[in-house]
Amino acid sequence: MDKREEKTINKIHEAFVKLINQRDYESLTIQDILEEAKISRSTFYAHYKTKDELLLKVSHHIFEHVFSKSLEEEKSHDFSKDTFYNYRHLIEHIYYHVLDEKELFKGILKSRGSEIFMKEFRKELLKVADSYYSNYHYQGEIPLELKKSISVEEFIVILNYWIKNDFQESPEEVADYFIKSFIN
Amino acid sequence: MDKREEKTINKIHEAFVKLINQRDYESLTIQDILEEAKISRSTFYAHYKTKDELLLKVSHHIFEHVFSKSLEEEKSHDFSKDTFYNYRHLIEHIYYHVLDEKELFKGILKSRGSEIFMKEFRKELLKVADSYYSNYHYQGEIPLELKKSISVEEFIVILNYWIKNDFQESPEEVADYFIKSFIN
DNA sequence: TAATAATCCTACATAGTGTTCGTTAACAAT
DNA sequence: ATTGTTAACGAACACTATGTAGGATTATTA
Repeated sequence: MDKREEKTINKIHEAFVKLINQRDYESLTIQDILEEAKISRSTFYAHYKTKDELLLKVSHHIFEHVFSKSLEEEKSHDFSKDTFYNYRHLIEHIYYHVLDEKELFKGILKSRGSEIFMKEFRKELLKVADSYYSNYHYQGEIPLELKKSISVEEFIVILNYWIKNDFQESPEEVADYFIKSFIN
Repeated sequence: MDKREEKTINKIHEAFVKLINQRDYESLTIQDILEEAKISRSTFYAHYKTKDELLLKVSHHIFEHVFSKSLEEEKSHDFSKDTFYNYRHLIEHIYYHVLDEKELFKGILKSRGSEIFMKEFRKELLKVADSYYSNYHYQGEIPLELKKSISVEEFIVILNYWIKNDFQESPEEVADYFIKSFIN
């Protein structure tokens, strides 16, 4: 990739991340991003069709860090034994990576108009839930699909609680909350 | 209230509800509402400062129907006995009222930019959770505040599942899902 | 019927979007 | 070092939506 291209994309991403911690995604204009990144209008449109496309790309970039690694690591483990133990650690792992990007998650989750981010986030979390249920034979009274969605939302509510508490708890503690609300 | 005023407010509400079932709240413009409701620009602004204010008022109007009645009814019951039984019925009651407004809930919950609605909806559901825990002595391992938020989100996930299934289940069945994921 | 007040219509300023195109400057490859 | 390529710039433009203002018109109330 051309050095100039790389530079502009970085500039745009950095400006975006900075601004999302100051105002809502919704109220953020492309105009604002241009000024913050100090690039020209046509340059932006050379890389992104819309503001949403930018958010989507930034989201994927974050999720690569938060999910890909953890899922790969856990795949090498023997999931058939100690299913629960491993799942707990996977969840903890993810919360741990979220902590690395805490400012961004804080900014986006509080923000209006972040449905694109949340939709992708849910997709990734659903993959995690899938990986659990592909090893654990589920026979609860609620449909499996619903059970999975519930666990995804539980992860998110706990994350919101964590953010609200300004990340006072450790990843272990919040993973504990998750597991307790998950089994109980 | 002046008859004319009442008429315009109805026209606006009706147009809004109709449009929200066709496109996302976010992409909906005031312009669109004016055309659909067949009113003039200045008339709209005589009643609402912004599109968000309109959504807020429409939301409150719906919640009056969905919540107020059910909460009042349940208040007259003796909550100290059969706490669980009563709670189950309260939840069922709410799902039942949601069914009355199914098209609107479907439209809004699927819609982008509906955070205002969801925020208010969560507030109302939290009141319901509060009413439960004010009678039931909670002593779980998760903080009570978090436990309440989890139950609110559970209600919403189940609602989304219900919508996705085009309301095939009965309110009894979905209330059952809620209770099962709530205690389990 | 007269006073009141809501609606309408037109116009306007403002702000953001998305596109175009000629110019300038940085880069990669030889 | 030179040259062809291509990204970034910047200015201009059409377009769409917001929000405001004022006077004319019409419906309501008393």
